[in-house]
Amino acid sequence: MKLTEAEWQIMNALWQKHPATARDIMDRLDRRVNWAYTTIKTMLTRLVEKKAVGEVKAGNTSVYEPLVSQQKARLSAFRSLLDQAFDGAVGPLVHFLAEEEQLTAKEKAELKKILEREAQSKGE
Amino acid sequence: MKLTEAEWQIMNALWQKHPATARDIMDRLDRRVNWAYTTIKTMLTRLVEKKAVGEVKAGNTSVYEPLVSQQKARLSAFRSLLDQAFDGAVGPLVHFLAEEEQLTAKEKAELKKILEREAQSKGE
DNA sequence: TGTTGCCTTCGACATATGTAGTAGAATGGC
DNA sequence: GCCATTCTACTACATATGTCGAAGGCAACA
Repeated sequence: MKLTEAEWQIMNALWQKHPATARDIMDRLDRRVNWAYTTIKTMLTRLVEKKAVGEVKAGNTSVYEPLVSQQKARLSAFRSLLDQAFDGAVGPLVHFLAEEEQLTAKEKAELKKILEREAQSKGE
Repeated sequence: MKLTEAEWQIMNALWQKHPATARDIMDRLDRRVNWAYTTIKTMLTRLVEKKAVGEVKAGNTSVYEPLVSQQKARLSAFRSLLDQAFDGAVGPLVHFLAEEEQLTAKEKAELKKILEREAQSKGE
């Protein structure tokens, strides 16, 4: 379930709240995105073909629903990144994260906090 | 500096050892990749156009050199993933990692350790 | 019932991406 | 010098992606 950049935009809006019409999605799209209504319809059609989104008619209007969970899509994208850019392993990614100056101190702190909380709640 | 999937393959081989000729790269490409020599040349030409790779002639043969570091390319890919699939923040990604159990307890521990070391050495 | 306004379906088109074949130049033997 | 090998530079082409515009259907309203 590989999504393209444009498709992610649509899916993000759809996951936010659904079912949704093309118009709903248009309104909820990221500010930076400014597509014509038909562009959104085209993306939706392609997503339906891909089985990433379900479509049902309500009167003359299509109502859409994600068929792929955000979690699943994220996993797939994450795996791709790992395979492509980090030798397919989490290790290199972890190193990268830790060493990368681009991660702000705040992000690092957040990372640590979450890891600690996780460790506790799962008794690891 | 956005690389396509095929370009990542080439860059990965080039980062491994460089400078390198197209032939060198061909030999070092991932087993799964099985491109014709000219396909590799095409990718290299495009990477040179993009300024991701430098090209110098040695006799009648081109020798290539990465102009973009692996670190930089990784950062760019990582940021793209974050923006596209994780609301642009590290938090959601970490949550995802923790919940998807993509990180083993060992990896989590390693990540924490690294973050702590970083924090100390930099007085953050 | 003609006018609006929103929806839908189709078709279109430029650019990006993946993958390679061909033809001609340069090189290293023999 | 001539041949086989190896490069390079071009060209090509299918499919994927990003972005619509046009034309026609239906519903509400003046």
